[in-house]
Amino acid sequence: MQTCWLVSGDSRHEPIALPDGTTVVVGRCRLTRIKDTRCSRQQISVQAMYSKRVVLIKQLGVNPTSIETVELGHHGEAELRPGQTLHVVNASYPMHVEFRGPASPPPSTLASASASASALAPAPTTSPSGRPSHLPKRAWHSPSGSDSQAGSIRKFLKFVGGKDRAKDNSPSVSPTKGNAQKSPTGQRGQPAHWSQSLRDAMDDPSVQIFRDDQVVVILDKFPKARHHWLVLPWRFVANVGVLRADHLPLLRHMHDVAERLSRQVQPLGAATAPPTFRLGYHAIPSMSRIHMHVISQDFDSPRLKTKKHWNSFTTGYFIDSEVVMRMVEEDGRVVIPEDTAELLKKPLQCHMCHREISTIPKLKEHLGTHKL
DNA sequence: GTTCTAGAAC
DNA sequence: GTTCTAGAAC
Repeated sequence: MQTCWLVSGDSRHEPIALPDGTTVVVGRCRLTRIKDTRCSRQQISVQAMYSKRVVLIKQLGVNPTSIETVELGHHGEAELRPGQTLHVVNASYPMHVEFRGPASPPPSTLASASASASALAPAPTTSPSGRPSHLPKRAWHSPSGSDSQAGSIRKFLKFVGGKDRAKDNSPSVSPTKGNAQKSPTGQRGQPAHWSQSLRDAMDDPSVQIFRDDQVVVILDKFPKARHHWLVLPWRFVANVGVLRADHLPLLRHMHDVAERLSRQVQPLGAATAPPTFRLGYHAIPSMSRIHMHVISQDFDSPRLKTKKHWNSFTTGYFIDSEVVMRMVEEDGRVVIPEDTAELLKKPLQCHMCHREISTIPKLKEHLGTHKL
């Protein structure tokens, strides 16, 4: 399948998906992570034309957008080609366009489902492979001016049986509309508590990387590693504590989907190994309804800030999916030890070499030495 | 879950 | 003085 991506020249943001013929509006928004007020929230519109392998850029904002050194002018348009540098505003925020892969139909329903994830997972700029590796955005809600982006990502999703289930979500809702109606208030018109927000996120197509009739996989809103996703079943299951034997088929399916998706992630560069992942559950989760974390073990993320974050993924607080399944299989349930909450307060320890490290910044520096 | 910030640690 | 953490508030 051919894909097109708007890639940051300074690694400011993750690649932005540009579906064929679809206008995507970006500027000072979460997609680009540009906070500079000289940049309009809707600075440029971007439209990829796959047949010509060019991207049409239109300057919507007042301050200058340029391709190479040529300014487009207010409401001016120009074509951006692979190899050229686009500066979003005032000769800053370089981006370029990457077309990847020839069009190829998915070989099976399973592969089709996986293809949807890979379509949303482009390689970073450093990858010469041109194959998927990074994910496009982390917002739970469409940023300003990016409705077309949400729609375009929906188009990228091909679902089992070839049906666009993003528009016809049999287990729950019509995604975009559903969000508008539910957020930010709950059923009784009261503000929804933060711990309930996963339910809304499940229906947000802009963060979905996979869905089928049993589960949906979404980008974690505050990723603690380069790749951090949540696998959520449509069927309501409160937490690991309520799991019983009849949940086993679902748990296995969640595990299988997570494994399949994580295997598709490509290495950062040609010389590096593909990322390793852990699949598992927080013993005492903050967020309502069961969710499996799928997290790459680089822990390279500005969102990883506290001892609690670290220990929740590197101590017994994080229970591997396989362990959960085995406990349910053998003991009929998952038993959480009484002192589990205390694990979050443990001294910081490198998950690779087990060295104790005094502060989070030093830990992050140390992680760099492991070349994860 | 995050953000904010007082005060501890350096 | 600055950095960093932990707990309150949301």
